[in-house]
Amino acid sequence: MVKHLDENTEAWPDHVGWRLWQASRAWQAAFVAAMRDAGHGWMTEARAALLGHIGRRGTPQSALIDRMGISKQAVQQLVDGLEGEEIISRVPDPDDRRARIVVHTQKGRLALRDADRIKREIEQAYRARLGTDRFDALKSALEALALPQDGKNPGDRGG
Amino acid sequence: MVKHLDENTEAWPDHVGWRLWQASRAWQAAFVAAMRDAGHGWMTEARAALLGHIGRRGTPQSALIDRMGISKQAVQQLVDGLEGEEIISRVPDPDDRRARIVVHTQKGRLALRDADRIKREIEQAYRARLGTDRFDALKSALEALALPQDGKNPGDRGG
DNA sequence: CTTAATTGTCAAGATACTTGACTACATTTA
DNA sequence: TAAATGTAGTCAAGTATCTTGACAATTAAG
Repeated sequence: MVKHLDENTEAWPDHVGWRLWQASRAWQAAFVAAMRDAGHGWMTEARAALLGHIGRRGTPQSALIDRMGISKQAVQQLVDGLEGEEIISRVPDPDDRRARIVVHTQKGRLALRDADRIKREIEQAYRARLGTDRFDALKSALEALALPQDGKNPGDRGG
Repeated sequence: MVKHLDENTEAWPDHVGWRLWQASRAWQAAFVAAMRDAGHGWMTEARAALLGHIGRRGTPQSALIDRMGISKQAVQQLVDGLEGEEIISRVPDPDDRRARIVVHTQKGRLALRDADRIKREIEQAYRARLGTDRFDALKSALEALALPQDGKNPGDRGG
């Protein structure tokens, strides 16, 4: 099946970017599959990321844009989708008639509770797989990478 | 600008999946930008990943599918695009009239050389940012995660 | 009041995947 | 050799997640 392997072994990419991509995709697949099994078939990783940024009292859409580092239109599309699934809802901001505040619905809070549990389970599986030391080192390194460097937000341009 | 931050601080997602996604996106953006500056505006991370899997003597498309962990149709689309850019070309396999072997063109080899240099530069920047120990730990952890677990290839189904 | 900035929407498009249906060729088996 | 099964690749269509550009409504600053 893999008869050409010998002559191509040298070609395997082994840089951090590729590994990050692989790991990110694997995590995503595991999470979405577990959520689907828990009855939340509408969940995707992008949606999970957005949901995690919404506070208890709700969060203005503009704040989500600032935090997520993607364009406001991307945020809007995610919010549109989640609103359609009745996971969140948009309420007017009493202090600013332009703004809309994104809040969890009851269904959204239930989903979020399951999501948190599942994330913890996946993290524990990873910890078991890597060993505590290596897992903690992974987390530490990823957190350091997440710190703003030149920090350009792609959404800051258009308007 | 971020006036609701206080009440939402608790909501920041801080799990490994989200960090992986962030880091993967950042790496990708840095790589593609550097390649564009080097005159390879057609480059994307997905294309880079595929190119890295092609050996010196070429590699059958089916082997690329096995290695990349994505569907054969996704591989085909990437190959189609790269063939259109004249980065690679498909030649018939003399031993199997079904198969096609994907080989680099001259233009492809030049691009790959720049890509390798840029990847090394980005890795060194990361190493400088994280410190050697933490960077090596990151690499080690990601490699461990890349090892097949249940190893289901999503492309193995359809056909 | 005028100008500039912020907030959000609508429309369109690019990228990177997916599943499903199909053809052509190769391999195994009866 | 003929039938069944498996493998390599293609074509078509759809989904998820981003992008840029153009715009309207509102607020803030001069």
